[in-house]
Amino acid sequence: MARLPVYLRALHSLQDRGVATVSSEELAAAAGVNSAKLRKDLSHLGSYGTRGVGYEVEYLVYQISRELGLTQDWVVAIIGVGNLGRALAGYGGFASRGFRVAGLLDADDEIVGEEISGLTVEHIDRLEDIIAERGVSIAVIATPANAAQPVCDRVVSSGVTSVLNFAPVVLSVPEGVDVRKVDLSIELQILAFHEQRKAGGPGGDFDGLAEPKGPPGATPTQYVEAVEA
Amino acid sequence: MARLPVYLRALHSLQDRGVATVSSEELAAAAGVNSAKLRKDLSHLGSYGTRGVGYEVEYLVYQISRELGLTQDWVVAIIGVGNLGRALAGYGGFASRGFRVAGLLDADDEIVGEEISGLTVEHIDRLEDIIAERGVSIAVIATPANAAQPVCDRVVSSGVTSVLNFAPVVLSVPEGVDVRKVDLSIELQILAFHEQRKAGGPGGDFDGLAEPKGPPGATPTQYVEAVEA
DNA sequence: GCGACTTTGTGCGTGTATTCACAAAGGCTT
DNA sequence: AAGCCTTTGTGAATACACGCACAAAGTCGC
Repeated sequence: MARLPVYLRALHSLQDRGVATVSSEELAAAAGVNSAKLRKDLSHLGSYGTRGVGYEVEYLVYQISRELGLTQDWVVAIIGVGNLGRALAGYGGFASRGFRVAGLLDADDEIVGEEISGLTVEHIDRLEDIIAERGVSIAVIATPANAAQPVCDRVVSSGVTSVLNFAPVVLSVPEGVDVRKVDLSIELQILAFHEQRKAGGPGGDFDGLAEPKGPPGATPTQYVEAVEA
Repeated sequence: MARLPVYLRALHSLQDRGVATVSSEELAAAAGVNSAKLRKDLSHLGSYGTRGVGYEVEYLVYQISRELGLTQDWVVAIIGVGNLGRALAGYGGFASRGFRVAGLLDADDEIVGEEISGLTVEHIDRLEDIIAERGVSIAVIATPANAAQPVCDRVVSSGVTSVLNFAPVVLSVPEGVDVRKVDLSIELQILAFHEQRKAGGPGGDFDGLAEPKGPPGATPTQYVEAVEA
C-alpha cells in the first residue's frame, strides 16, 4: 500500500516524542486518514495490535519497515545534477530511510568533477559501469525532459527495474520495470484547479456542458491568444 | 480530475510538433492511460470532440487550461530557500503554466538578500506583508519539517487557501484550505517496496500472517537494532 | 448524395477501495 | 476473580474507478 510510508513517518515522529503505544485512532489522526482504513491496512501485514491497548510503536515501525524493504540498503543513482538533482543529493530523508546515493551523473562537462554532498559528479558516459560496479537498484532521473527517455533506456538495459522520474515526460519502459513520476507543476495545477473552484470559476460545478459550447473550428485563433497571453 | 494536467502536457507536446487533431487513442497512448478513461474524462468538461475525426488540439488545450484555471495568473510564494526551494524557484514548468513566483522567503540571515532566478530572497518576518501586497494565492512550503506547521499557520491566517507542502509532515489546516503534499522519500519507499516484491522479500504475497509472529513485548530491543543499523 | 468507415460518448458489468458498525479480545479496577 | 471498559480486527454495505463494447454521429471517398 502507498500509505505505509505515511504511517511510518507518523510513527517515527511519535517515537521521537517517546510514545510507546498508540491507538489506531491517534495514529490515523496523525497520518490524516480514517482509523478503520488504518486498521485494515495494518491487519494486512499481520495482527500486531493489542485489543484494549493499541499498537506498540517500536514493533510497528519494525514491521512496516520490513514490509517496505527498508531494513535493507537500497543503492540509488541520481542522473541529472541541475538544481533538482542537487536538492535530491542533499535530501536527508533518503539516508535515514535506507537509501544510499552512490552516484551523481551529468552530461555537462562543467558540472562533472564538482563535489556535492560528499560525492563527485561523474560523466553520464560511465552510466553502465557505475550501475554494474556499485549495484545500483534504483535510478532517479532529474534530467531535462528531452534527455529523460534515452537515459531511462540505458538505465533499464543495465538491469535497473525501478525508476523515479522527475522529468516532465511519460517514460515508456518494458514490462516488469516500475516507474514513479513526480511532477512539480502538476501539483500546482491541481491546486489552481481547486482554487478556481472556490472562486466560482468556469465549470464551477463541473458541468462544462452548461457552458456556451464554441464549435471547434470557429474563431480558431481567439482562444489561442487567451492561452499564450 | 488529477489527470488533466497530464493530458495538457501531452497536448502541448503534440502542439509543438504541429499536430492539429488527435484521436482519443493516440492521446491516451501519449498520456499513458486507457482511451476510454480519457474520453470519459474529457466528456466531463463538455463534448469537444468530433466523431470520426478526433479532438482539435488547440481547442482542447484551451478548454483544459480554462478548466484548470491556467488562463489566469497565479501568484506563488516559495518559503524556505534551501536546495529544494532553489530548485523550485528555477523550475521552468511554473512560469510556462501561468504560475508566477512573486516571493522567496527564508529565516536564515545568510540567505536573505541573495538573488536567485531574478528574485531577491526576503526575510520570513515580512511574510504577511508580502502575501497581502502581492496578492499571493498559493504558498509553497519547502522548509525543514519543524518549521512547516508554524509557517503554514501564518500563511493560512494571511488568507492563503492553497498550500503545496514539500516538508515531511502532515500539515493541519482549517476547513476550506487545500494542502497537497509531495514527499520525495515516500516515492522512493514505494519503489523499494515493489523492488523487494520482485526479489521475493518478506510478505512476498502480502500474507504477513504466514510469518512467525513475534509477540509484541518479546525481545523488545532486537528489532530496533535491525531498523537503526 | 450515399454508403462505408472512423471515432466519440456512454451504458453496463466488474473489481477494488472506503466506511460503518459491531463482536471478539484483552487489560484494568475493584 | 469477575465485570467493565477500551480498542482491535473484520463482515457487510456503499461508493467509486476502471475498462469493455457498442450505438450514435460525423467524415470522406466515390
